[in-house]
Amino acid sequence: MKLADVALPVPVPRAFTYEVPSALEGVAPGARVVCPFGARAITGVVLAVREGEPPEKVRPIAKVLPISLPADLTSFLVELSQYYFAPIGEVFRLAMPPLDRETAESTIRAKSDTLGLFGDEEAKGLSAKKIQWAEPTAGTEEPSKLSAQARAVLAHLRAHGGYPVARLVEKWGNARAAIEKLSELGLVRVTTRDKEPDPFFDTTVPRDVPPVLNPAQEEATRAICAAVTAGDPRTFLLHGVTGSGKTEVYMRAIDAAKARGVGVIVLVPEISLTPQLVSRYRARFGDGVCVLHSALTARERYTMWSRLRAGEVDVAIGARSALFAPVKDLGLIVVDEEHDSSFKQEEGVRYHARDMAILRAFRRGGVCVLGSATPSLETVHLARTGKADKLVLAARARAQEMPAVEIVDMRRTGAGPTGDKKLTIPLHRAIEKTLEKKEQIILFLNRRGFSPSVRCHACGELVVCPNCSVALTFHKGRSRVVRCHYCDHEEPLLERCAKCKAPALELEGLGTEKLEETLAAAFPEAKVARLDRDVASGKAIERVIERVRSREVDVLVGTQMVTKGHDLPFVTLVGVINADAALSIPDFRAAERAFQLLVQVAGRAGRGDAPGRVVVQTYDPSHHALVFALQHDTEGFVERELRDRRELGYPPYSRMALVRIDAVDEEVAKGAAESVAATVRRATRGEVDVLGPAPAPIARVRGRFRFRVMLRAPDRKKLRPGLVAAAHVLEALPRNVRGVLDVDPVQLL
DNA sequence: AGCACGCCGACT
DNA sequence: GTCGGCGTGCTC
Repeated sequence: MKLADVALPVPVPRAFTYEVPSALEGVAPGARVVCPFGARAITGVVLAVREGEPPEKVRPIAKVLPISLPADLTSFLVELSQYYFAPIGEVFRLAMPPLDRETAESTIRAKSDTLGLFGDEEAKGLSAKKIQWAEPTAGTEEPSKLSAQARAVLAHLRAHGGYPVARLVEKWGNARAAIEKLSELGLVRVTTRDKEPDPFFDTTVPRDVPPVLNPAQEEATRAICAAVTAGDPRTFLLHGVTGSGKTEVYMRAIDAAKARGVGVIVLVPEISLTPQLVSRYRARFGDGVCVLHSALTARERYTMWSRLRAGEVDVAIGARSALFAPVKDLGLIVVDEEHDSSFKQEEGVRYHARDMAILRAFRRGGVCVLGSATPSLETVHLARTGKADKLVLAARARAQEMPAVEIVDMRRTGAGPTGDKKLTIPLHRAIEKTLEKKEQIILFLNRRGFSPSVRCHACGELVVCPNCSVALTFHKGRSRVVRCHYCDHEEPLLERCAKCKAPALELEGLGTEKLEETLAAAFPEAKVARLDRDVASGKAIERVIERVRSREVDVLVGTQMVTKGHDLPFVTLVGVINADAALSIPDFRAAERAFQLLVQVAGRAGRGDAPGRVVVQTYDPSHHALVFALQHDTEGFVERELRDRRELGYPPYSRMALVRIDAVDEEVAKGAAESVAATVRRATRGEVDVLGPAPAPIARVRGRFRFRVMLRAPDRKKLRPGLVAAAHVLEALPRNVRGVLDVDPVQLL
């Protein structure tokens, strides 16, 4: 009997075996097939076709769908699944176009009647210019018995002020039922609206004229293009400071790929996928690029997918998941800002898009270009061990000077005129001077909200989250609430301490909201704006940035978000309020991340004609991350940090994996973690370092206790038996315990 | 992940 | 008396 192994999008670790009916003889690996599965039918991908004895239970494939996955993509996904010990079907799901659900269902059984509220609008909605729009009403009385899903949908709608129904359905599956229920209760209203145009598709972008390359760009371009043209599967590290013209080098490499007739993937960090960035590529390549972004509808996504597959479009740009674009004859992958942590997926299949980009390109005989101003130590190590070729763009393309960086020692420096110790005299003066010159300022502070914690000064009790072991952050905003940054729990700020009843609750610490307020009071003539997750939901980010660019705003206060990408030529002062926050994180990569952050932030200052200035406030001015950042000495930092890593046996001089275990019951979680650790120890007999189990740094999140077990070995080969053993235990975990295996973890918390 | 089957509360 | 909640168990 002819059998096919099929990867199905279910979290079961192995593939399923189906019969290939004689009518479907032609199926080959990569084919997308509809398969009966229990009571339903789902779409999967054929991994292998073979002749063999039928297993005791086998059902026939129902249908073969028209467009298959490219062969190189199929084998790459199998390899990725093996590398990360991720269920094969979950991995294939990453690379599948949407719309398969509908296809599958309509194939097997006649489509059941859709809900009256929407009728067949759904089908039309995918391509028509009108969309179903759900928005919360003014109604607030929430019935206590609402399904978890309805509650989630409602919270989402309230957070966003409204949302396309189709998008909700993609997110929750039966959001439709929830919306109908909510609309019956009068909590949600559904209307028909015009679909908004794709912000990344602007047909009016004029074509640009490729600029003349400077010598460094010329040299880098020559090396990369030679490899692309020759089909030499090499990896390049393109090390160039902010403004040194890396994008131009990428575009020349894309030219070379196009000339050779091979496809290209460009991966960019999440936040840098902006209309500005995309329009640069459009100006050069016109409609020859397709932008894969999260705001696409299912139909649009499918269209792009099939056009890439057919080779009608040969360049795909997107955030990490664009790595799985079905580009035809892939010949080049560019990973811009390769050190960026958004390339690591932190849920589901925990892959690292940069590492896998190297693999996918290599297997396909293609070139991989990793670009950064502050390369990750992993990538630097690749270059040093001859696995990547290093190319350097030293100068800024437009020859500006690097900004002057000053460090303010907060132990020796008093509060400025505002009286807030977090706004020292030197920084305050620098702000004054910059405002006088009518130039702009960015202040970076990595804490949202008004005050990071609230404490009772009578009994010392901290206001903490009921679900998580963290302090609640006070948000002034409109609502004066304390909120948990881990589970979004929210409660009103009480007048009295919940424990001792004393009216002695005090706000502690400084968040972006408070900094904004303090600055506005101290510099009444200046316009202050804030950029963090609380103000910024997608479009709002762009609006704030646009106001800064148009110089409507003088001072921008914000979190991580302010550090990336945006070219703001009139910003000449950048202040880092508290550099220690990044340094004190209990993670071996803390120094690396702090250094990268400081260099990124400094890169925001002085990109126009005026020279930039950076003021960094810290209690630990001698920390090597600060000292090397001060001198713009990336080489020096890398040297020092690599030495530390080698001494301590951390990556890139070792390989690690993290097993995370959580459960509602603390003892249950701890017990499971202990059994993981014991099993791995037994299976590896000292070949693998097993650290833990230890409670996670934040011991409880969303009502679940969390434990970790760390595995470490000198190299991947030695680590592997540990991974096998750990994956084995995790598979057999009881239902009330959740466990995940994170190979090459980035986020250790 | 879905989806079915299977046991205990508030409604026509 | 049923409709329906979500607890386990399986899907080639």
